[in-house]
Amino acid sequence: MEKFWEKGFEKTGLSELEACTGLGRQSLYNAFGDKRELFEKSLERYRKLYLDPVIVQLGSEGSPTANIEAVLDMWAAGQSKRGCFLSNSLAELGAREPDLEFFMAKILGSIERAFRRSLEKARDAGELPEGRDVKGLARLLTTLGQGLSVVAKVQGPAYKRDAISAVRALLH
Amino acid sequence: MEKFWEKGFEKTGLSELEACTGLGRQSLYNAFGDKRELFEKSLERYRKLYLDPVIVQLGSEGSPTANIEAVLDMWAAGQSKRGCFLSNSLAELGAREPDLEFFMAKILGSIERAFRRSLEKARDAGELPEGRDVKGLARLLTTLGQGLSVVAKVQGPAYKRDAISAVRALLH
DNA sequence: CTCTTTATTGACCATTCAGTCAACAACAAT
DNA sequence: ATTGTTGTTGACTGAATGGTCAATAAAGAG
Repeated sequence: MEKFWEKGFEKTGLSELEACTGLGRQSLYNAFGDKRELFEKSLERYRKLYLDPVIVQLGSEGSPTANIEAVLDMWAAGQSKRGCFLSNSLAELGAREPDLEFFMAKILGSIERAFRRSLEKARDAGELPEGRDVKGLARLLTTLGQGLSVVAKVQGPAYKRDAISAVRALLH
Repeated sequence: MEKFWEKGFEKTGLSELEACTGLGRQSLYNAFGDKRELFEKSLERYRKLYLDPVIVQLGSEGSPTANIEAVLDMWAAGQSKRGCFLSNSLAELGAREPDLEFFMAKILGSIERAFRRSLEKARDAGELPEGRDVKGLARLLTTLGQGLSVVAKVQGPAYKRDAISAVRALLH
C-alpha cells in the first residue's frame, strides 16, 4: 500500500512491490492476482485504515457538529506531501479503469453519506444555522477533503488550516 | 498538452507525443528539450488557456462578488472526466519533481491571490458579510477548485453544483 | 551553383515493464 | 519412505519505455 500511495499505480514497479512485501514475483500473483487487483486491495486497505476512522468519528455519540469539527481538525493536522491515497488514485486513474472507478466512487459516496448523516443530526438538533442545505454541505466537505489533499502537495499546513477555518463558518 | 492532460505524465509515451504533434522524435527534443520540459510547457499552455481566464474574470470590472460567482459557475459547468490539468499533475507528481512543484505552486498561488483581491474588494465594498476571513476564504475557494476536479472524475455535474451552491452561502 | 547551417527522419540503444514458466523446496498424508 | 500438493524461486519473454545518433533533406547565404 505504502508504495502505491506515494508513487501511484503506474510508477510503482513489480520489482518494488517484491522488495517491500518480501514476496517473490509468483507469490504476489498467487496471493493477489495481477497488479491492478493488488492496487485495488491496497486501496481497500487504505480505506480501512484511514477513511473508516473518519466515518466512525462522524457517527460517534455526542454533538454531530463537534464530530464534523473533529474530522476537520484531523484533516488540518494530517500529513501532507503524500496526499490522500484515494484522491491520488482518482486523479491518476480517473475514469480510465472502470472497476476501480466504481470502487473509488463507492468510497467517496460513503464519506459523503457519513457527513450527510451528521449534518442531518445537527440540523435536527438545531446545531446548524437555518437554511443550510445538508446535501450540498456534505458534498462540499467531501470535495474539500479531496482538494486539501491536492493542494497540500505544494502548500504548508497553514494553508490547510486557513481553508478549513473558513469552511467552519458554515457550521456555526 | 491534450495527451498529458488526459493521460498524465507517466502514461503518455513519446510515440504518442510524436503522433499528436506530427513532429518526429528528434524535432521534439530540439524544440522542447526532454519529456519533463515538454510537460512543463504543456502545463504553461494550460495555464494560459484555462487558468488565466479565471484570473481575468476575477479582476474584471463590476461587483467582485459577482465575479467570484461567475467563476463558480464556470467550475460548475466545466467538463468533468478529464479534471483540471493542474490538479491532475499535482496529484501525480506532487513533491517528486522539485522544479515542477515550484511551478505548480506558483500557479496555485496566483489563483489564490486573484480570489483574495476580489474578496478584499468585496469586503471593502460591503458586499461580504461581517467577520469573514478573506485569506481563509481565498484558500478555501482555491482548494475547492482542486477538489472539484478530483471528485468530478467519478461524480456527475449535479455533485459539483451542490458543493458549489453550498459554498456560496459564505459570500452572501 | 555551392557551401553551411538547420531540421527531419527512422533506425537504434539500454533499460524497464508486467507477466509467465518450469524447476525446485516445504509440507502433509498415507 | 513415497506420494501429492502447495508455495517459492529466479530466469526468461515480448513489448514498450525515454533518449540518442548518424544519415538525409531543406533552406539560407555568398
